[in-house]
Amino acid sequence: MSKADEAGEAGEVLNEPQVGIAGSRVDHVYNRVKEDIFDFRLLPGDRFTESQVADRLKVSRTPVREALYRLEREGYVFVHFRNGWSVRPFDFVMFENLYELRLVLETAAVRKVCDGPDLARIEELKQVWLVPDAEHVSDSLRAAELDEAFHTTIVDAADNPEIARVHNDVIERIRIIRRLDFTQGYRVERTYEEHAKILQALLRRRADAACSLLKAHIEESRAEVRKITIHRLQAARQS
Amino acid sequence: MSKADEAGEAGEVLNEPQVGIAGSRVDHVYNRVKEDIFDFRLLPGDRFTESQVADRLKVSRTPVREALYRLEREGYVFVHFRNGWSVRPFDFVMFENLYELRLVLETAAVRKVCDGPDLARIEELKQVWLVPDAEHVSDSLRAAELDEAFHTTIVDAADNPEIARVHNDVIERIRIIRRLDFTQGYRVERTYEEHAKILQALLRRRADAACSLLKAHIEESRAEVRKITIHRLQAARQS
DNA sequence: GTAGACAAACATGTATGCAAGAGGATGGAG
DNA sequence: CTCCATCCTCTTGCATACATGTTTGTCTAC
Repeated sequence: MSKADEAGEAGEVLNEPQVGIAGSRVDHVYNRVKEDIFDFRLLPGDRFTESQVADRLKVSRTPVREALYRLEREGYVFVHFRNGWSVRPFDFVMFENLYELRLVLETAAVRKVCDGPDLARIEELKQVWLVPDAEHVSDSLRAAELDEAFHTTIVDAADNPEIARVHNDVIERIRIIRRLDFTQGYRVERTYEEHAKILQALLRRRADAACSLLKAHIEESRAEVRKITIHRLQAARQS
Repeated sequence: MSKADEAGEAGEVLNEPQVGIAGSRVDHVYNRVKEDIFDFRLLPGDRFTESQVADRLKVSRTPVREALYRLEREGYVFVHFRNGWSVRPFDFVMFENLYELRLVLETAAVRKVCDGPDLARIEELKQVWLVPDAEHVSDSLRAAELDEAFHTTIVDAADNPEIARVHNDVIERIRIIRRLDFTQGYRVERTYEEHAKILQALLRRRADAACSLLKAHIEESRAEVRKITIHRLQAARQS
């Protein structure tokens, strides 16, 4: 997250704690490696060692190991017993399954929200999604954030932190391909339309309608993402 | 050769590897601490240090740290910055939420199985659950395992490893209170009846009926477990 | 040229040493 | 007695040293 501190002092011999305000070294390594995976600096299937990461990030192997085991638990890398690490290969079946899980969670949330008494947290979404086309966000990265926020807000409104946590993990894991969709900008306008329809169904407490729309929305997004991912991955392999 | 010779000749008892056949020390520590939590040798809210665990299990702090951070990610313990560790306090709201999440996942699995073409993996359940009362398992721990297997098998039959993994995590996290239910033996017979009914609905592909039965089954189990847990926890606190 | 033995390089797993910070104990001032 | 500053202990965070096992390249026998 903090790219500034890498350019700092270089040459202390012994321990250089100096951590100060920044987060722990483990967090730093975790974020950096994750970014490397998401930005395709580490390609699916690539092998690497703890020492390589430690040298590059100027820390010892100890925090590197903790960060890598965390990433392993989250499904981003594999550890090979006494034989290095590797980035988890792209597994489209896994992404299909994650999309299905996501749909299950969001559908459950929609039904719970429609049955529940409080639409207050849903009302806030109107300010973003029920507006004229002219006011749509043009920055595609910002649009991707808004898209995630839409789905996350619905799940949060269902008022179950455990479901929200799992949903967050799923969203995070498919972000590696979702971001490609939005950086291309293909589906930004469609997303606005579909979200608006879902929102209207939600506000009218039409659970069945909202679920059907949600399902179609996620299915289309998934199909689009898959196409783009294959294309992008080939490009990354060639360079 | 050089380093080994020097260390050996000096005769100090430095490292004592001796790991032999057993798994890694991290796994060992992980399992032991988790058992301590599940068996209430470590009570919710108890504080402890890495050194205490390391001394007791005769290992160094390094594998202890990795095991504890793993338990922390899984939600069993808290780490207090430079100030020790503690067992996560009992949070009944969290358990309610986990039961709800579990119901969402299992319901989705039931619907997918009913819609799908393959009931083969469900058929196997008949051998356990559609038998006369006389043949029911009397060992309560074994009964608890069978109960978990019933639910897990249904989710597995839905053929989505990501959903299965999350479901597994949820089952594991609520096992700490579920086991109390079965060791008391209160609900063993009821469980047989309810599972048999759910199974029959499943085999007839009556998704709605199966889901209602499943919901009632889980709700009853949850309510019973909650009562017993409070009671048991008070007993553990007094001793 | 090929197969097998063997050793060196290298990877992770584990133990240990050191530094910084959190929190309680202590002691003096009011 | 109470309050506050200070110190000291204890605990984690990180770096480093060492042990063990895997891979790989080479040398030799055939």
